[in-house]
Amino acid sequence: MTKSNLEIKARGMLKAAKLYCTHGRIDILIVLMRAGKPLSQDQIASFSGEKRFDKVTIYRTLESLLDVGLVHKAFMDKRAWHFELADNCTEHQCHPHFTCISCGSTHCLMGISLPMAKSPHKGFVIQRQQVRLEGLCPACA
Amino acid sequence: MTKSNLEIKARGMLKAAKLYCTHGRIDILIVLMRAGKPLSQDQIASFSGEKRFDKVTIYRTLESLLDVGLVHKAFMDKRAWHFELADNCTEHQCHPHFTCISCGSTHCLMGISLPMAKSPHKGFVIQRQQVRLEGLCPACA
DNA sequence: ATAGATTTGCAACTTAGTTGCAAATCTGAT
DNA sequence: ATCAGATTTGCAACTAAGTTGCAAATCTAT
Repeated sequence: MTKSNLEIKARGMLKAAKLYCTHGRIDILIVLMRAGKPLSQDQIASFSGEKRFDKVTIYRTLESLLDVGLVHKAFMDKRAWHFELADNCTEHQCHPHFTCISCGSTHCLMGISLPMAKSPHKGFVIQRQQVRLEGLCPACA
Repeated sequence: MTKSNLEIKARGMLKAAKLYCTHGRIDILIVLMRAGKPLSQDQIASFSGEKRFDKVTIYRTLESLLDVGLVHKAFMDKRAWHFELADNCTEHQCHPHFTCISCGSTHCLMGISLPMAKSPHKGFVIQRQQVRLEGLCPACA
């Protein structure tokens, strides 16, 4: 998809969410759409176009996107949260994330979904389930 | 179990793992056995007995226990790793951890185990699977 | 174009976890 | 019991992710 198509899409998402269409939000949404996988603040900053945003701005932008459900916190790696677009997620479960123990890369495994856990303990109400996998990626296996 | 019984058990675990039986390691193993759930460095420090250990010592002690497989990194909460004894774990999967979105408490759900994911993507070798659950605990439901 | 609401950038801060090194502790052999 | 050599501990200083307050810049609807 071309840059302007992505921008139109980003503007649409923001409009629908009733958020101001600021350069920061549009830019970050485009970076996340392009990446197709979770990114840290640091990675988002380095993938951003001409204009670089302050890290505070990036964190606050991500927070506003989280608030309206456009973005998820996918997982933490090396003490840094990684964020991704919230499409491809059901209400109760996102796709599993796979991290290679050899090269450290992380991938989204879109095709999988495990059955939801059923609590055998009275009183626990399970609302969301998150699965992380570890092993060897195709390049390292 | 009495303190001295736990100490004997801790010493046995360390002997078997060929680690020096230092006060720090014994103390931390006892704290983790007593807790029966994952604890952060901070929590371990506050549960330790008379002698308080430096946080560096606690981190290094945990690392040595991780190396020999006596302890697992269970999950991260509020940017802090939580560690737990590695019993009750199979080679490929630990029990799921449940965090209450209302009160923030975390529990180990021992009775559950999900089937291991099967990768539909050629080349990914899945070695370990980790499940986190979110919802309401009995006290908050 | 403009007013009022929202967002941005900066500087300073918080806190989990790490590193280097000298002093303290542990082990097995004597 | 003690001693030497190997390992662990504590301290101080550091790294880096994420946060906070506030004034300046940007956005939206009119």
